[in-house]
Amino acid sequence: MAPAVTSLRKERDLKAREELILDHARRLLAEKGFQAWNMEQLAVAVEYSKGTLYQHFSSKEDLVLAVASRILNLRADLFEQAASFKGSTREQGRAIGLAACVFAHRHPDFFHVEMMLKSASFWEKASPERKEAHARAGARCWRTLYNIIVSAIALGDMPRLPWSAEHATMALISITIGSHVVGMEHNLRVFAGIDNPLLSVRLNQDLVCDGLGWKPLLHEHDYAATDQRIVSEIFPDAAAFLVPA
Amino acid sequence: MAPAVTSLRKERDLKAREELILDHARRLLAEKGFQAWNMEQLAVAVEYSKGTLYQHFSSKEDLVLAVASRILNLRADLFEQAASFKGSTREQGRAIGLAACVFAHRHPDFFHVEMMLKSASFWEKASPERKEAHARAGARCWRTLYNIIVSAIALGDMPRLPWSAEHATMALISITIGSHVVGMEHNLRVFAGIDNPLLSVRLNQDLVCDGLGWKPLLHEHDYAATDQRIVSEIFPDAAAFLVPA
DNA sequence: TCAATAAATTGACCGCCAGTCAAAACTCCG
DNA sequence: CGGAGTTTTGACTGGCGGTCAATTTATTGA
Repeated sequence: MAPAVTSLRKERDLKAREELILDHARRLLAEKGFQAWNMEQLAVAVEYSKGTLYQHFSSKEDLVLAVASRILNLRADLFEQAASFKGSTREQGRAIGLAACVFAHRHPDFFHVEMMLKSASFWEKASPERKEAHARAGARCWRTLYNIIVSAIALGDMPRLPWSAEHATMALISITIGSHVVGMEHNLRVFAGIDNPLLSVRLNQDLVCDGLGWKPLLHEHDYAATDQRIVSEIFPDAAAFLVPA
Repeated sequence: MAPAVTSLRKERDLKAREELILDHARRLLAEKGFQAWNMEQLAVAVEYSKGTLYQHFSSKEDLVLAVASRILNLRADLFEQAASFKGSTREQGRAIGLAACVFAHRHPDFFHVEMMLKSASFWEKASPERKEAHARAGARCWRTLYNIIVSAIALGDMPRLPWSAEHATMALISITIGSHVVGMEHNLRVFAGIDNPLLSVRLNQDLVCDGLGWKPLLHEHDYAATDQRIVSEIFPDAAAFLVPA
């Protein structure tokens, strides 16, 4: 039986190695997608053997899911920063919408991974712990938005009916995800003459917010000014691609 | 050189065999997804050898893409039927929204395939002809909606600004796809207390249509009655799950 | 300091599968 | 019937995810 002090150090080392693996896996995912690399290559990259990788992750899918959860938590971080914006509830919602776009811009590769998670036999090959971790990371994102919408209803900024706060949350999530998916489609981009897909994501968010009757409506407030404030206060590095000149 | 009459029969036979393969592949996809079957099994099912399969399709991905395009054309058929509905432009748009749900109900398995197409390295393994066929099938769908929206603007049912007809089309496609994606997520369904995901797809479509100012707005018309008509005239077999009792 | 024991690491190996191709089977004409 | 041309076949290959017996490294106790 090892002394407690030693086993603590080991645990730390193990954790560090896991981070190292995740870092390299993320890089490979970003550079090559899912298929175009294998566990042997990853093992060489991190300078451990394949067997050691499998002490951390039960399968390639499990590993990729862990990477996805990690990035998803970064998104949740952005959302929570955005929610701290001082302003009307709709402005706070707008800040989150903007955060979604900042995230998409910072992690352009992540979207493909997320689509994979929605399709393949990923989930049956992943370990229960990582599935739960991913669910928690996802929940962090939509909880943040949900809380703002609950406030909006409480303050009378959004009518309670005919949609519940939960439904309103899902509608905004849906339009954001849907716009991202559609924005990936080359033919549709050409058809609609879209140069910057993220701008159309935000237009669609406006559409749904107005549809929900979230006050002040688009034409009742100078949201360009709000955008300036959000960007300068929360995402100072993201000005160029989000706020048209 | 074979006589023309003979080669015609051969061509017909070849086409028939391709249909046979596609039918079985569709069944396997629906039953098992993408990973859980292999080309050998498919070969046994259609009673031809693996090599023969590869005379029709350049890869497993190519085959699956062909299946996807086939089903996508069925969706386009539904859309075109829906567009023939006699009524206001918004009612026609609603018919298409309903068609999207009828399709989702008839082909519940297809959504996973479609998600795969958006993610993986499918496209680089598929043949150019099939890629183009798929693009055409997709275009059939959104062209149908687009035409209605153009009419709506021309007739004054929808304001021309601040969104173009192309943008309005994309917004409706986005909310529909996004709602489907979100509806697949178990945690979110529980969170929002959703029992029938297709109903929330349609609610979200209403939201966007209202957001677009597509008249008559939701509260200005008895759309429950419209739904009854659409269902009875165009989708008589789809009453139960689409129109709440 | 040095075994003896326990734990961690490794990479050869396995099974599976997409995709290939030389040989076999079949078709079609003279 | 013969043989040239065409189609079909399934054994085979290469590559990869995943395993586990053997080896290396770390720890303990004397």
